[in-house]
Amino acid sequence: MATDTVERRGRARRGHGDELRDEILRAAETLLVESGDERAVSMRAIAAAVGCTPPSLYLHFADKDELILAICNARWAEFNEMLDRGGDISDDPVESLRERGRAYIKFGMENPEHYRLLMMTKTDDPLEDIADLQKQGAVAFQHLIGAVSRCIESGAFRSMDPYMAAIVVWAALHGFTSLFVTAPNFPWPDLDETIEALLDSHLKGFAAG
Amino acid sequence: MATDTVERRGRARRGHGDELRDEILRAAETLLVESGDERAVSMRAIAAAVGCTPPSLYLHFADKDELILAICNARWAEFNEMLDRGGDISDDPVESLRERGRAYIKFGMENPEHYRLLMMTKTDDPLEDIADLQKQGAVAFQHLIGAVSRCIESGAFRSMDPYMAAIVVWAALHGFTSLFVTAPNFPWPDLDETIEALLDSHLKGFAAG
DNA sequence: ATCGTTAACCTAACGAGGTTCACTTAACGC
DNA sequence: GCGTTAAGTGAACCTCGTTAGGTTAACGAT
Repeated sequence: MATDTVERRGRARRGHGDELRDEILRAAETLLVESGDERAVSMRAIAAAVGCTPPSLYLHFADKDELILAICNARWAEFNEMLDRGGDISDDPVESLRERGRAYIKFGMENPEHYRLLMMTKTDDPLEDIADLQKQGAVAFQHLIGAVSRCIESGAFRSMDPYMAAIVVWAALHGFTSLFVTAPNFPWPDLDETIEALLDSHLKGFAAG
Repeated sequence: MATDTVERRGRARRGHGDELRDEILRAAETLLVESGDERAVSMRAIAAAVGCTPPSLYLHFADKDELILAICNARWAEFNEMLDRGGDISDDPVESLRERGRAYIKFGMENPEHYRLLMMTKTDDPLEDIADLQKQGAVAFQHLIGAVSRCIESGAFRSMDPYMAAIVVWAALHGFTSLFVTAPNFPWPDLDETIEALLDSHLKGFAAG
C-alpha cells in the first residue's frame, strides 16, 4: 500500500476552489483503476495522491460515500453512452439489441471496478442521496425496454410484456458480467463464444412462433 | 451499532478449546443476518457477542477473511443441499432444471447477505485459501451441468455444449438473484411471475427444434 | 503599500476497526 | 498441592473515516 505522497499542490486562487474537486475525483479514479481494489481507495490515500490533506476532501464531499457516488455518476454517463452507441450500430431491432448486449458485457469486463461499484454495491443510502444514480440507471433500463419493444413490434419477438422481457435480458447480461468480474479466474470457455451463446439463447427464447 | 456485550463465557475445559470456534461462527452469522450489513460484523462485535475478547478470535482464525470464509463454507453446503432437493422434485429433466432454478433464486432472496458473500465477493485471495470454497462452488456447477445434460439427452433441449449451456443458465439465475439482492427497492414486477418468465425464456431458447 | 475579509486550506485529535505481543489464569495429570 | 500448558486477557500499534478549530494567502478597498 505505497501511499504515494505527491508534492503539495499550491492553493487555488480565490473563486477557483472547485478545481480541487476535479483533482480529487481524478485521483480517486486513478487509484481505483490502478490498484483494482476498492479498499485501496482511502480518503487518506486520495488526499496523498492529490497533494492535500484528508480534511480538504470534506470541503467538496460530505463523506466518502458521496465521493464514490460522484465517480459512479460520471461512469454511468459513459456507460449509457456506450450502450446507446452499441444499439445504434444496426437498424435491425434484434441485431441492435444484440449489439447493446455486447456493449454491456464489454463495458463490465473492461471496467471491472467501476462495474462493481455501479451494479454490485448495495445502496441502502437514503433515496435522495442516490437520486442521480438511480436516474441514470433508470435511463439505461428505459433504453433497454425500448430496444426490446422494437423487437416485439417488428414481429421478431413474440408478444410479451416488454418490461418483464427487459428484466430477463438485463438479468442475463448482468449475470454473466458480474460472474466474470467476481471470478475472473474461473475456467470460462472462450469469452466471445460464451457471449454469443448467451445472447443466442435469449433471442431464440423470445423469438416469435 | 449496539455492541451487545454478553456476559463473559467461562473458559472451556482442557481439550475443548474448539468449542469457542463454533460459538464464534454462530455469533458472527447471527450478527450478519440480524444486521443485514457486512460492516456490522466486526471482530470486536463478534467477540462481544460471544463473550470473549477480540484476540481470542485469532486462536481459531488467522484473520477476519478466514472467519468469513468459514461461514461461507457452511452456507455453501446448505445451498448445495437446497439445490439438489429442488432438482429431485421431478423426474422430468426440464421440470427438474426448473425447480433447481427456483431453489437457487429462493435461496438468494431469503439469504441475501450470505448470497452476497458467496457469489458477489471478489476472491483474489491466494487459491489455497479458498480451495474449499471453490470446490463447493464447483460441485454446484457440476450438478447444474448434469441437470442441463439430462435435458439434452432426453431430447428436450437441442444438441449443445452442456458446459456452455450451464454457464448461460447460471448467468441468468445469478443475474436476477444478484440484482434483487443489490437493489431490493427496485420496482420489480411480481417476483414469482418474473422468475417463471426468466426460466421460460431460457427453456424455450434451449428447446429442441 | 497595507490592511481586513474570507476562501482555501491545515494540524491535531477522536473513536472504531484489524491485529499483535506479552502476560495471566485456570483445568488437568501426577 | 504442584508444575505444565491450554485457553484466554490487557494494552497497545497502526490504519481508517471524520471533525473541531486554527492558520494562511488571495483579493478588493483604501
